Amino acid sequence: MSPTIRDVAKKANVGIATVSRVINNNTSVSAETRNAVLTAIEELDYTPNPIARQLSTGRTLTIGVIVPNLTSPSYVERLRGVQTALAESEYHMVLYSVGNPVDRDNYFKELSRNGLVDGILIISLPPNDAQAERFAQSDVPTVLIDAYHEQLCSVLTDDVKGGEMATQHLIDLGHTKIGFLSETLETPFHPSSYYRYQGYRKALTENNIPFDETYRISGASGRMHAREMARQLLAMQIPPSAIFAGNDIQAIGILDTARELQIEVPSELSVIGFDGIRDAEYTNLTTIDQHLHESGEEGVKMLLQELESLSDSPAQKRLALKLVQRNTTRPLIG
Amino acid sequence: MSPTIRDVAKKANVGIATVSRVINNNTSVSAETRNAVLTAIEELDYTPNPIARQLSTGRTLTIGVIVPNLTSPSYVERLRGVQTALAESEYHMVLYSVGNPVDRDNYFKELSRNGLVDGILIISLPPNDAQAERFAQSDVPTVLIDAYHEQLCSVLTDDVKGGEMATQHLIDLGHTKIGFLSETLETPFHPSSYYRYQGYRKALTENNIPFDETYRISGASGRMHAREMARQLLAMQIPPSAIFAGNDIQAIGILDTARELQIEVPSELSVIGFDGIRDAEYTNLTTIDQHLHESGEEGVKMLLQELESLSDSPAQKRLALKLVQRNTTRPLIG
DNA sequence: CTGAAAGCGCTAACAA
DNA sequence: TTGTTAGCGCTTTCAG
Repeated sequence: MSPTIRDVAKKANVGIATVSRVINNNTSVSAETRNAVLTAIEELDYTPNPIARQLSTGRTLTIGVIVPNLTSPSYVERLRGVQTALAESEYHMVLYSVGNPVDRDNYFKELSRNGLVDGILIISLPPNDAQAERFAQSDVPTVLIDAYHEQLCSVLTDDVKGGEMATQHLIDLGHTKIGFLSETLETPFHPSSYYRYQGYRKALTENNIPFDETYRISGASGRMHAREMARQLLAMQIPPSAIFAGNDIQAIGILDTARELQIEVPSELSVIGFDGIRDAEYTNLTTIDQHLHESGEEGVKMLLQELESLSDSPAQKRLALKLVQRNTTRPLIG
Repeated sequence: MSPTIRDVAKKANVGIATVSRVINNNTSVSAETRNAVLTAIEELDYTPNPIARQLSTGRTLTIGVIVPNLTSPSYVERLRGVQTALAESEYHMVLYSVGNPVDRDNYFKELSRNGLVDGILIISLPPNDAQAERFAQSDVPTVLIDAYHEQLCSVLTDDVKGGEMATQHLIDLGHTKIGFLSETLETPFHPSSYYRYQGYRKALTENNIPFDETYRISGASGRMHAREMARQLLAMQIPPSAIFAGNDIQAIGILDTARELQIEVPSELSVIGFDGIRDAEYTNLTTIDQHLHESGEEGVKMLLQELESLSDSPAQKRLALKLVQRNTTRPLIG
């Protein structure tokens, strides 16, 4: 068994309160007794039991991070940002990985309840009204990253605007036959693809380019499915000269297909993605960078702030979007 | 403030012990009182405080996972495996992400000490003798994944054998000018590249192929650095006809360079990687699959076992290796 | 500056 | 079957 505060107190011939004071750097201890305590601690190789401390103080120094199974690079990148920011704090992170809606709802409920964690960070999982209400009422500060609810603090991206930027970029290059390839829009677990699609439509409209329904394709997520969808798009009688993909992984899937079909990018086909994951850099993919890493860091910052003093109205932070032009888009020739 | 067990007891007109019994499904409670307690719990919306429970039982139902910053896909994949297995248990996971040796040593020390976690999982971070000794002595069961120490439980890969398999595969295809590209071997944070290199050497020797020092290149990790190293290798007077990369990311870097130099893979150059990350599949890369996901799952299984009953001698599990032949290797022609 | 003592909310003997 | 009580190891009043 590990030594307790009582063992230290006995050894140093002081009361346990004094030991506690020394541990917590409470100033009201004479240099003499402090030293006695410190040597006792040293000799016993004592460390305070964090659980006991937690029960006593009511703080766990832990924040819970609820995140979709690490299936997408963007979650991982956000998580890295969370880690980065958390590393500089005194908090630890418990990872709650959700694989399905049931998990999600359970975690949402559990964590907001009892004092397992001091704060909650939710990544890319929008809560419904009832859940948001619950979080708002709870004693546990909660911050959403890449999700929005008016009742809660959040760090977000303007997906509509991003979609618009991407599409506008293609239009600026002279493209008018612009495809849109994304995850299913109909029943969105997370609505970002839908918003990006709205941005796409908006840009077309603003530039008086008629929307062609056949240029839009949606389906299951992932690089493989994107390849397949790209094949369909590119097999059309009059295929698009540029494609905006709902995310970078799908954009890379399009590049795969283009190579397979010997369609040269960017001379014959322009492709733009969305997210700004690392693979986009490696692939030389033009994309809309939504600063994933930063979103994690900002989420933590916001949460730490809430932890210090609960704000009365939920803070909201919009991250900037940046068009990163690389080598998969270029002016339409002819 | 949340209701406590005492509030429930009062409301149900029973003692707190009875409430505790109901909570913990202890059978010795009459159906009648049980119901009374349950309705009281319902009405108060009570949940037991986990921290108090932890202090009382000595169990935290938490396992600590120490892992290098999620810089490499292989760590992430292992982590996914850990999550998968942990999801079926009653344990949660605290993620300790180490960015440098100091972090690592701190976490090693902290976690093995006090009862913050019930068990420890260490991914790809070999402890030194003193640290291993510490873990072995500690009350906290510890399992290494992708790392070995005789004193500790571990789930491992035979990197030497894997290196041999990869090289032998190339030899079987008729290659004799076989390059080896990897991370720095000299001061390995983790020795896997070195072991794989040993396997490479072994295969050459066994097949009476003289080792050519100029065909070996090592440097910083990452796809970009691999590209650069590949350029050097391929710019030689007599370049290798096949390259074995220390890991899949580096192999993909080689493919990047090959494309850049218009060297066709696999007709002009064969490339084999190591790990079996998802990108290998997407890239159609031939590789040695070391079952990363499974390593995480097995690590958890082993740890859960230890949690039930500490084994007297450290369990060790070697994962199988599998050559996955895809489209980046083929017989040497001419 | 220091110690005694009362909790934090729960579990688990021990009695009844 | 149930209630009382003594901890778990710490922090924090409250006296002194």
